[in-house]
Amino acid sequence: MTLLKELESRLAAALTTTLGEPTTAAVTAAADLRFGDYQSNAAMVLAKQRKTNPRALAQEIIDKLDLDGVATADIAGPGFINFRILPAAYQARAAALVRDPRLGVPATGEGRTVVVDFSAPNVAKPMHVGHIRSTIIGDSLARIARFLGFNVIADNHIGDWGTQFGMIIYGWNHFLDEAALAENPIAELVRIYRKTNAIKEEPGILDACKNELVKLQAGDPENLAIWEKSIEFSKIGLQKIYDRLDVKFDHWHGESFYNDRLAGIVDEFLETGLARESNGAVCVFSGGELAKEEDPFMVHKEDGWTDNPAIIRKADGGFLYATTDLATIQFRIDEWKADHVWYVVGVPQQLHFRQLFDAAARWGKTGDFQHVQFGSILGDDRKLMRTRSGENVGLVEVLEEAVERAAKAIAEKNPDLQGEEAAQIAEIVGIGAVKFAELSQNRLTDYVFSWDRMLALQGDTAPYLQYSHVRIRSIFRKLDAPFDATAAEIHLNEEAEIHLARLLVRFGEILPVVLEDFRPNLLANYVLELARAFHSFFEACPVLKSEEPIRSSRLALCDLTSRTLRQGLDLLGIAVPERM
RNA sequence: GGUCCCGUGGUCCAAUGGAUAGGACGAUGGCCUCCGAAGCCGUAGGUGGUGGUUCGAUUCCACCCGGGACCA
Repeated sequence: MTLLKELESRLAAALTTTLGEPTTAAVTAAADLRFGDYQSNAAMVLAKQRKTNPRALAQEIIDKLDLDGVATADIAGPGFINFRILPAAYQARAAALVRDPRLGVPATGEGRTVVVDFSAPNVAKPMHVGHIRSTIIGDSLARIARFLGFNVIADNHIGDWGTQFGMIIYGWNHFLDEAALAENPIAELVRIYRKTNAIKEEPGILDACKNELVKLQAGDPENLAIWEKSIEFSKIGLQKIYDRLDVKFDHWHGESFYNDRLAGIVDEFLETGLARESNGAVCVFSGGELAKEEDPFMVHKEDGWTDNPAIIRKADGGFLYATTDLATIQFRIDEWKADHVWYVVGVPQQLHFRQLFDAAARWGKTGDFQHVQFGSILGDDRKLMRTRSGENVGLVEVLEEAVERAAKAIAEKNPDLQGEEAAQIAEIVGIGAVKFAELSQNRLTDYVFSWDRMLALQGDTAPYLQYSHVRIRSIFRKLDAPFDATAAEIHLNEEAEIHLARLLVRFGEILPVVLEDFRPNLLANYVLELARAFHSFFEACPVLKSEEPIRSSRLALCDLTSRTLRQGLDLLGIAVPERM
């Protein structure tokens, strides 16, 4: 049990005794260390309900509170109950963590399956910076869920059956350079796509592309062969980027995987009355009893039904994203037995997902569906970056530049590092910087793309965290014999030591909260705080030069810090170099 | 027209309805005969506006101003 949960449980016992009925209340980390380590506003909330004096109620609660040597409690301000953890309790907790491979993290997800749907680029198009958020945030959420004990299925729902194939096939037939294709298949695919896209306004071209698309969808063997090849080449290119980012998927079930299920689903929706025709299109309307009445987004007509349906078959017979996504939900729920499905997709898709989840519920596909949305990356004009706008920056380009800047920094700060080793470190540091820049802020925030922002190496960045880890390991390199942290006793005397322990103990409290609202930035903030606490400790408290038993205690704290930091970074998908 | 999101020091970002709003960059002042200065310790500087709910509002509600998105 985490320290926070223990306080909550002791507080609940006191509340229950005081009020004479089962009562629980939340404890949170104190906003300010001046007030203690943890705090609860239970007395203020309950006093309001009961119309009594909050401070008096707080006193009653504290009188009943059995903290058993873990903490002391007092009342402050309008009726806060503040807890101060005793150093002995931190010592005991830290000592237990030193021996705990899970670093105090509870397995809250055990027995549940979650599908994380992220990245999902269109094939035969270059990935640009706009794809970075879904890929990095999704990967981190998958890693965290896995560590919390969920059975995680990472699924890359690639766009491998979109209308872009009309243009790709047209380009393939008219502009393909066989030699270039053999040389660099992805670049050639992108070239023919762009070339076709550039001339699509010319008379007849768009129709020709549409014609190729129709032939493909009708199963024309020649077009199918072209389609298959371009998918194959694209996947190789994508895989290279994922390898570099250390992002792994369990499946790549793209749109085409569900093609043969779409017609049946539309028929089923029509037969069961879940959908009806409107102007030739098959539509799923939301509203009625299943809709939440207070939700104006889904219900805004007087009769209680939306005039804004999800279309699952167009008047011309074509299927849409909504149709494919319904098939995907069916597969994930029925085949994979998913309890949760998290879609890491941008804010602009909000309406689509609300309609989709609504339709799935009507269909009887029950599960916890979450649209984990994120804000947009904007260009200098504060407009959304789009694939076709010329100024857009390629993802590979960003990674290259990041690694280059990291290499420059290494040459400057640590010229002893040379050759292959320096190159490897530059890769780890550069990629880490990009990932951390993304993960350390609230996912809903829009931001204007900036090289300096995304590739910063100073301040609140991955290199700072990586450097912290390197510094800790460097202490252990100086030891003559291997150090066994599990044999050490923990002694906390200096304020810096206590603060470090305070943060180490919180690792297990932070992670479940990250998944409550899908906010990896909370974990990012935590590791930053931990690294700062370590640096302060390290300045104030000599480790190798101190006397036993303090020396062993501090070494054990260093060991625990390095493991916690490394685990935290790993959950953000950020690697740590040996040296830097 | 309908719906959604966002306005926080010069800049970029944090903050389950809680206390004196945190951090980084930039600016500025210190610290390398002492476990690696990609570091540490200081200083200055902030919630778009008007009301409302509340013991308490950056957070919730209404309207306004400004930026963006989706659907039609």
